[in-house]
Amino acid sequence: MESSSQHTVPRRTPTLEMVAEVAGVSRATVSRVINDSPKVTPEVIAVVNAAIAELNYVPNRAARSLASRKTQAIALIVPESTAKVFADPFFASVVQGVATHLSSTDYTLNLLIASETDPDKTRRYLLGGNVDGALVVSHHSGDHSYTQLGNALPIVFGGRPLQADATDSYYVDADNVHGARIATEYLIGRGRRQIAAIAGPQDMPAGIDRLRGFREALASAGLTEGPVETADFSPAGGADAMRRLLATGQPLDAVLAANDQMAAGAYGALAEAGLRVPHDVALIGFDNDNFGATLSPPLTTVDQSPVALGEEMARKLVQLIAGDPVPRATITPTRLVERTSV
Amino acid sequence: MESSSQHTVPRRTPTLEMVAEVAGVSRATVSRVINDSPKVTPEVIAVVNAAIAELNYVPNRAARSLASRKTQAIALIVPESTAKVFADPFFASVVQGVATHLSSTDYTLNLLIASETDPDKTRRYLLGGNVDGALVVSHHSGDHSYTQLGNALPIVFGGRPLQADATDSYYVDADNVHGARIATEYLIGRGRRQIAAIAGPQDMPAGIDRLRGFREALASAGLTEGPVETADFSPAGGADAMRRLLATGQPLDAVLAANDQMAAGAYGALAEAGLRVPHDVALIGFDNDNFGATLSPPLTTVDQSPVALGEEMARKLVQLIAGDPVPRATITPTRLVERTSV
DNA sequence: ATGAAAGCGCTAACAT
DNA sequence: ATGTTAGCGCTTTCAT
Repeated sequence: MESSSQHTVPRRTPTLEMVAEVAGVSRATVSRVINDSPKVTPEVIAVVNAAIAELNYVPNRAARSLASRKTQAIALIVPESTAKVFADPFFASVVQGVATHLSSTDYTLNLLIASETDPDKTRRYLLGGNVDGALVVSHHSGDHSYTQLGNALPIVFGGRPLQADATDSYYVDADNVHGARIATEYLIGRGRRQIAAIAGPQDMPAGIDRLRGFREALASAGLTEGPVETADFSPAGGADAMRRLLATGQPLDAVLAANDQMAAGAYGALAEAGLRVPHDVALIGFDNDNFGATLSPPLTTVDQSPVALGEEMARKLVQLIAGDPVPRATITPTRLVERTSV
Repeated sequence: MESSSQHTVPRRTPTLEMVAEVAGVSRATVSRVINDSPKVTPEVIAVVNAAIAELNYVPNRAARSLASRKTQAIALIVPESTAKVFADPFFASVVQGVATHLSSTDYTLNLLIASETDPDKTRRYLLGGNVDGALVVSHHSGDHSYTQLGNALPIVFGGRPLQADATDSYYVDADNVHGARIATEYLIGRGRRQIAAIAGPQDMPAGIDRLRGFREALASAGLTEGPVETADFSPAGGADAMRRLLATGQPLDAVLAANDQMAAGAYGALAEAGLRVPHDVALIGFDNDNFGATLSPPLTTVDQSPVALGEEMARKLVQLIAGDPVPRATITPTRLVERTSV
């Protein structure tokens, strides 16, 4: 391209050295100003900043990383299988929370789809000094297979670990037990007494914890629990589970679904059976997915604020990198969203 | 499984120099092997690779960038306002597409939420040599305010530009005109003759193009178009528009909504009016959002495959960076998803 | 085909 | 408080 050499300056991006020259100070001083070193005179700071502004100088990240051995970058790892359900608002929101928090810091966010066929690629990326820390989110699954890397660099997980042997990892999780508990209590408060549940997979923390909250609420109220069927968090699975619930023949005036997708499936199964929501059966979901409001009747559900979860994860990681003391676990609140399915 | 060594060495991450030593060659040669230089003997390549494997060597990105003046990173910019609707599956899918394609390359993805209060931050980031190129996505809006930066570094936009003066930017867009056209033709094919539309904002390319497709189909069929109301792509807006459509008093047996969210709103308004879908009024949406299948009846809609759009954007940018000739515009296909609302 | 050596732009001791 | 001086780990002419 470039037919060069006519005239004109190569117009290279300005370097720290050029700033030093314009400001009439040494490069070290410029560096100090850039990094907010406490020991620089206000006057000098002003002069340097003026030079920076004049030249429109922006520090070169690569050079900085190389010299300081810090990247100012963090990785957000999304396992491939969950990426397929990236359309899942949960994920998108977590990512949003992470990105939002990070934009208030000097960290850069590197989004990584972890290939499951070549897990080493991710591993090498993380160990290759590309980032100062990592965030791992895997929907509902509690997969902490990156735990071992926690010794090599700071890692914060989204969702509590499933295995007990992974308890030394840092994580942020929504208060699933509490959410299921208040949802169930709400049902009870509205006079429902024969409460069934469509539980999530019992090998995932979210599935386990939500069922637990359900049971705790019932126990506290002295109620015997209705039938429980587990499904896979999908609409189709929820519909099936609902049919099985009905097929048990046990009376039932309310159902707690472990997520909104399954609740959506339950609507269909209930309609098939000629049952009306909430008149015959009250229904309550979990996650506060966007579409819940478009169902009819609009779905009452539990909000777990994934954006907050993402922000919390990012905040925690930044602290960890800074070497600040940080608790292993952080639990974000869940709250009931009242609509009209109950 | 390497337990901590009895003797020596702080176990630093291996450098290229160490690889050179182990392989018994110069650093330059190792570098050549790493970068697939054509002029290295197969034997030497083998020896070097063995050393790399033995040491578990991973090149340092910062050093590489600094020396080569390439970052191997690309930025994905999401304007803040749209980030608020990040839960919008459209976005999440585009991001997924981008990330997926990039994971098959050596590029790293830097996700950036562009603060609208401080647009300079993003600008400086892009100009600061942090990335080799950028992707800009702004839902439905056609905002190409970063166009000017296109001269400083390669940029690919999601969605066609709204202003004619931005025609020199590179972009990928879904074939909205075609999508609306086939949806309308489908309605016609099913015997509908009084077809109305809930159009999107007429200051957004997606809104404009979809209405255009609708009109083209009607004109081709020699049908006069039913009433058209525009709304803001939201469910509430869609519901309102539907009410206005009904209030016109004009007969109408089908409605094309410019997106699924508005279609969802229309369901409610139709139900209020005692009209049944699809018996009285056929309804068709656009976007193929996840929740469409959970509506009852399930919504027939147009799929625009945002994942493909994201992949296409990434592919295009990578080519642009490589200096390959690339067409300004790339249009991704749209297709009808038949369900039962028609 | 391979090696030697000079940086890339910055930070971090160490001086002063 | 500011300047000097080495590198950080890699790529890239230029020799050979």
